[in-house]
This record gives sequence, structure tokens and C-alpha cells, in this order.
Amino acid sequence: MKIPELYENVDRFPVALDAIIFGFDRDNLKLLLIKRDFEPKKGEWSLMGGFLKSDESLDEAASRILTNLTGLKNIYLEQLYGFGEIDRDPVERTISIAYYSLINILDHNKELVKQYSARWFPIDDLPDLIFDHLKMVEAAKARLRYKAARQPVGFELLPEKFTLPELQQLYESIYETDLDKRNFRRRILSMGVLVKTNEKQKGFSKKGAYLYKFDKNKFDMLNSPSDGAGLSFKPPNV
Amino acid sequence: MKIPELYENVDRFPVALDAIIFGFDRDNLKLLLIKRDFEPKKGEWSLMGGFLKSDESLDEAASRILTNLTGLKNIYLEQLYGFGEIDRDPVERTISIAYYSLINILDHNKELVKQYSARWFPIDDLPDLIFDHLKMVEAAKARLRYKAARQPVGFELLPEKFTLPELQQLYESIYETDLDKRNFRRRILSMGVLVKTNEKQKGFSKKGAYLYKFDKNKFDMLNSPSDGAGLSFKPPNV
DNA sequence: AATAATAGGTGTTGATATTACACTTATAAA
DNA sequence: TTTATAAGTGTAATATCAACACCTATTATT
Repeated sequence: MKIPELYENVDRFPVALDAIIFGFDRDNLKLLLIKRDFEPKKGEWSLMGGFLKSDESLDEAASRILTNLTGLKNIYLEQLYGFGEIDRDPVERTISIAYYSLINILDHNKELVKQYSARWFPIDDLPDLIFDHLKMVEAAKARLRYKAARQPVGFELLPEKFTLPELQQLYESIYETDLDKRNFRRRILSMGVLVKTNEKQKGFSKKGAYLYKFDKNKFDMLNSPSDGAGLSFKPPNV
Repeated sequence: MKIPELYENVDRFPVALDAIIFGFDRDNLKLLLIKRDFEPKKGEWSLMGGFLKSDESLDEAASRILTNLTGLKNIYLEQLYGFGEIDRDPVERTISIAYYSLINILDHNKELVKQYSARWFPIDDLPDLIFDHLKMVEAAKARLRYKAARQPVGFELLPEKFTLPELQQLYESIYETDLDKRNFRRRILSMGVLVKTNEKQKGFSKKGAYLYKFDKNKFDMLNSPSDGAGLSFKPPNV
């Protein structure tokens, strides 16, 4: 028996990528959605998406789709889940791999976003979404909460320099709850990846808040034991 | 513009499902692997897998594939990750959605397993695996650790009644470390989903250990706030 | 019948982490 | 000069976690 050229008697499907794009505008956590100007569901809101091509990996395809909409490259992107209900797309049986992404809301290319009739929506006030896109958004919210619980996520969502009240506001949006100022500072600073600068943010408050930066090196170190680190049932002595 | 019949100018791909099947034999955590009797990579070890058909969802397909091998229905199964590197399969570009599964090692149909030349391997002594299957296994191990950290996982891996030393042994296999007997008992019992029976396991130790059962109801309750519950950065007052 | 061998079962203490909580400070605007 | 606003700071009570050693029930052996 020799190696076959192709698999025989196997169904083939379009593989879609859909992107849940989180942004933060110093006030609310938001999602970037597009208004479809094509069928099916023309005129309705949906996640940005596209189909996998044969010359790109899943990650590359997701990245391409995101660049198409935002003009940004090297965006933070993480695979979320594969959605594959039979009737999820009325046109044809497809499966979709959802990715979520964190971007600085000020960074994206406004022209491109306009082309797609895209808009930022507050996470707690989304329009109806097509297909199973709401399920995808819910999964992404849960994942973001999980992620933010064990490492600062502001890296991608905030500008290079940011204040602790801004970071706290971001966390409060993510968890949809209020946090105690003193406890929040202690916890986030104890992770040891924030560096205080001597600059103060002017204009917003009268006193002004100190600006902080992420320490990328320490952050990567925190990330690398990617395993079960930080779990509530962590084995002792580790 | 009307709704199209099918998507045009879109590549289509075989969608594979691969299953990481965990079992536990009261001693070691194990994986069920098959020896391929077909090309490519005939004679080598791999995960059990198969291709998605157009009349089944991803979950259904994964479940079918698992039933094919084990004879078991209603197996615990969870989607893990989508693997989509361009050259992951030498025959043809495919994408694979990996699922992991927990089964009682004594339950499966031995005939079927024999047909597939399948074998249980200790998790820390696996043979070489084809394609990207080792990556899949590593991801499944990490996921199982994560899962076991916040809820007892013995449910699927152990017989209906089991002793605490057995459950501890399972956890020690999962984390590949030793755990303190007293601390383990306190923690696992404090989750409140184990019920002590009056029976003692005879035969293995001289004293005999009490048998426990899972309380399915309480367990489901523990599971339902599927969100960010149990995280180390959990919001206060919740 | 007594003894030895084996694994099961149990509590406490010190260290660390988490929560709740209120006042002072720097600055801009009035 | 006063006032208004958000920034910034510390402590005490509580809960959680890790470390640690001995007794018990039973079977097998003599």
C-alpha cells in the first residue's frame, strides 16, 4: 500500500475564522463589529470573519482577517474554540474557528473600519448578531476573564503608558464589577510587571495620576510556565 | 442580491477529529493509542481520529469516533483546540479539532480495541506519535490539570465507588507529583461533592479504605457558574 | 493467641494571602 | 483663598495553605 494522493470519500468544508476583537477606550470594554454589506444577513451585525485559504495556517488566516479590518499587524490573537453545529451557517455547512484579539482602540485604521461599516460597541450593549456569533462573544468574555485573573491584560488594550485607575477601570469592565482601589493596586503591583514612570497624567483629574509601563521581560517570564501555574489546586512545593 | 447557494471561490478542507483518551487503572494515568494499519504512517502510533461528515456536528463526530473505538456511548468529551498548520498531514491539507475524553479504563470494549490494535500507554511513557499528535497530548495534559484543579475529575476516570487513596493517586498522576494525604483529603472533601459510604474496600490494604461516591447533583451545581469562578483574581463580594 | 507488617485515617500550628475599610494629598477651577 | 475632585496610602481581622507525626484497623505470620 502506498501513500495516497488525497483522502478519499471524505467530506470537505469551508473553514471560517471569526474574530472577537476587544478594545478599551479608557472607560468601557468594547467589541469591534461589522455591518454586513453582503448576503446572507446583509445589513446585520456580525463578527469580522473570513475563510481559510490553503496556503495559510489557522493562526495566519485569523491574523490576515484582522489586518484586513484594522490595518494592524502583529496583533495579540488567541484561538478560542471551534464552532461546528450543522446549521450554524444557512448558506452552507461550515465550521468556524473563533479567535479573540485585544487591541488598543485608538490604533486601528479608521478608513478600513469605515469600508467595512464597522463600529465599536460597549460589551454590555451589543446589537443582535448573526449565526452563533453571540455564543462566540460569550466564550471570549469568559476567556478574557480567565486570562485577566492571572496576568495583567492591559498590555494590548491600553496605550504604552497608562495609569493605575485606568487599568482598574479596564478590570472593572472585564469583571463587570467594582474593585477596591487599594486592594487592586496591591495585587496588580505584586505581580511585578508594572514599572512606575515619573510622569503624571494631566488633564483628567486635578491631582493627576502617575503613568506606568509594562515590563515586557518580566511579563514574558510570568507567562512562560504556561502549564498549570497559578491554579487554585496547584501542587505544593512548586 | 439573493442568498447564494454555496460560498464561491472558497477552499474546502477535510476536517479531522482526534481524541486524546485518558484512562486510569488505579495506578497510572494512561492514554489509549492506536497502531495504524493504514497509510500514511502505517504501523506507527497515533491518536484515534476520523473525519467530520456533513450530517454531524463537531461534538457528534468526536463522539462517534470515540464510540467506534471503545464501544462506549455518552462519554465525557471536551473540545481542546484546533490544529491547522499547513503541513501537519502529509497526505493533504487538513485541519484537526482535538477533543479529550475521560473514561474508566475497565469499561471499554476489548474486542474493538483489539481490532484497532490499540493499547493503553502510561502518560509518562508514550511512544512516538505521528503528525502533531504529541502537541495535542501536551495540550490535553495541561487542560486536564487545569480542570482537576477546580473540580474533582474522578467522576469519569474511576469506577462508581472509589477510595480517597485512589483518588489521590489519580491526582498525583495528573500533576506528576506527590501530595500530602491530609491536605489532599481536606481540600477534596471541602469541595463538598463526595459522599462517604459505609463500605470498605477489602483486599488491597489490611485496614481497608472507605468507599466514596460522587454526588452528581452538587457536582453539577459546582460546575454551572462556568464563568470565571474559582479564579485567583476573583472579584470580592461574590 | 500473640506479634508484625501494612496502608488508612486524623489535627494543629505558623505563614501567607485576602478582605474590608477612611483619611490625606496634589492640583485645577472658581 | 477656597472648594472640588480624583489619586494615593496602611492596618487589622480573617481565611487559606503548607508542613508535619502518630495512632488504628486489619491481615498474615509465627
